[in-house]
Amino acid sequence: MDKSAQAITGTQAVNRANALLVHILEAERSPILTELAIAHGLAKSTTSRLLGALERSGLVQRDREGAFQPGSVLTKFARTRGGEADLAARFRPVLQRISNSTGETANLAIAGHGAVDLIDQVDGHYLLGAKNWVGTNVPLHCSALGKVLLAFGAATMPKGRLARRTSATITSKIQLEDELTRVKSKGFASIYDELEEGLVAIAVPVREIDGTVIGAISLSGPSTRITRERIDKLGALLIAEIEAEKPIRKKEGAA
Amino acid sequence: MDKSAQAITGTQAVNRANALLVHILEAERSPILTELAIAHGLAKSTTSRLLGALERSGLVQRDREGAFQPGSVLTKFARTRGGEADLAARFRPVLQRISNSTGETANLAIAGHGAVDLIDQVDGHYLLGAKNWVGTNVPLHCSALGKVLLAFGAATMPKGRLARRTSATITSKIQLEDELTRVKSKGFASIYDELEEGLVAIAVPVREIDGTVIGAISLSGPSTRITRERIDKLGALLIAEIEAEKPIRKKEGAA
DNA sequence: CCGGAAGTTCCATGATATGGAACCCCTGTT
DNA sequence: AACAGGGGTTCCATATCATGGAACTTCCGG
Repeated sequence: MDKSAQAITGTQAVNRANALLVHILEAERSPILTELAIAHGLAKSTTSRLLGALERSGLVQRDREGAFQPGSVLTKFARTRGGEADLAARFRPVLQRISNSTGETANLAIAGHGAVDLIDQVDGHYLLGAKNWVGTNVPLHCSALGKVLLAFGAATMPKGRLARRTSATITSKIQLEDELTRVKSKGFASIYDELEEGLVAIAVPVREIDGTVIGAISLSGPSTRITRERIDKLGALLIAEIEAEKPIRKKEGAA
Repeated sequence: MDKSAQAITGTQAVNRANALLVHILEAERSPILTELAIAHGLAKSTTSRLLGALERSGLVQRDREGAFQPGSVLTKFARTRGGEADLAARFRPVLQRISNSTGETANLAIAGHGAVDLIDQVDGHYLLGAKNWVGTNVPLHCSALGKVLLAFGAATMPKGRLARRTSATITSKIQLEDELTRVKSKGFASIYDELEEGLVAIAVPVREIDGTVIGAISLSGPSTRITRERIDKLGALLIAEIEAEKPIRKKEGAA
């Protein structure tokens, strides 16, 4: 098969092996050899050899039926460095800085099962507002974190009705979509009384190097301190803090 | 003929690329190209090409200094399928079956930071004993789960003294080593009054396909119900239940 | 402005991956 | 029991593809 794109040469075998590996990593069901061979247009013999190599390095393994799944090297990596704990560790300093410079509570969250999953928190120095949310589940549609996760595609629109938590809660999906569009264009989300009377929160996305949004960081406090006029400035502050943390940038190469 | 060590031909490039990938996954610090080239005895040009291929498939990426780290495909895998949540989902049915057939509480745990990390629980149908342990940290040396994790190398021997929780707690490391040897030979661990007076627990290892122990599953209840004579039988039951949890494959219509 | 270290691209060369065919399982069918 | 058939591995001649030295580019630090 000839590729119209400038087929980078000198790595055919590696490219194929990588494609197989990615396939196995992303597949719902563990694929078997023949399946992979057909999907990638490879000879069975070639596929067998490549998979054998991947298996020898521990990148893939076979279940007892011979189907391929991620190997021990990868599952170990996932358990020890890829997971939530790692994310929390990486963004602890950001939460800390946000909390320090504003005095309010900062949270880190990821998309949970139809809800926001709080995984870390740094309390502010005020007494009011110091509830610990970690471990609790917050609705997607009426939290700043949830709006960010929804707006940037890290969470999917909840099924069913949107629960009314206060008179300010957005309960119409149309309106919510509008709100998400605003969130996307501004780069941050906020809630004002929408989750609880008197509670204000502002959240910004946490991105992977490739730009994928994988979580969100929020700042929250009482509306007596966080007035509507401050929201934009605080949103900008959050964005700046996250930018500052990003130690990594994708190399700009040819498309 | 025996070609055990290497000598498997036809995959040189793939082997090298895999080795680089594994290196990057397991390295503490993100290695740079030259480092990798030297470590693997490869020409810079070759290394550059191989890493380029890995990068193109999203298996590795570079930070702003050009050092290599796991790519988005892998971090995404780690977040969505490699972590605790996945483990809990996979073994939920086992806990359920154990709980159903015995009426007692079943738990799933992994090795935490110097302690046992409870990540899932299914309560039994008795009223006595239904405390929810999820999220709490239990000592390694005086829990059945901890003994399993220690015995099978999923956790490392705690530093410092072994806290005495009851008069039955093993507080000598020598005695604990003996106990771990027994655990390994029997295939399961148990505690009787060692963590709390009247509390009995039995635990078995949860294994990766390659045999690595990554967690443990336990059954626990009061000594009034779980008598010493029943322990061996319950241990065997737990082992059988885990064994039964083999991978299942279903076919689906192609395309 | 220079020296040096890190990284990428180029290219002739032959070592190395390729895929068809043969072969070896299993499992279900007659 | 013999057979058909699907899945997987091994073998091997072939030429494609990976290889590494050298040349070239940045990017620092002095």
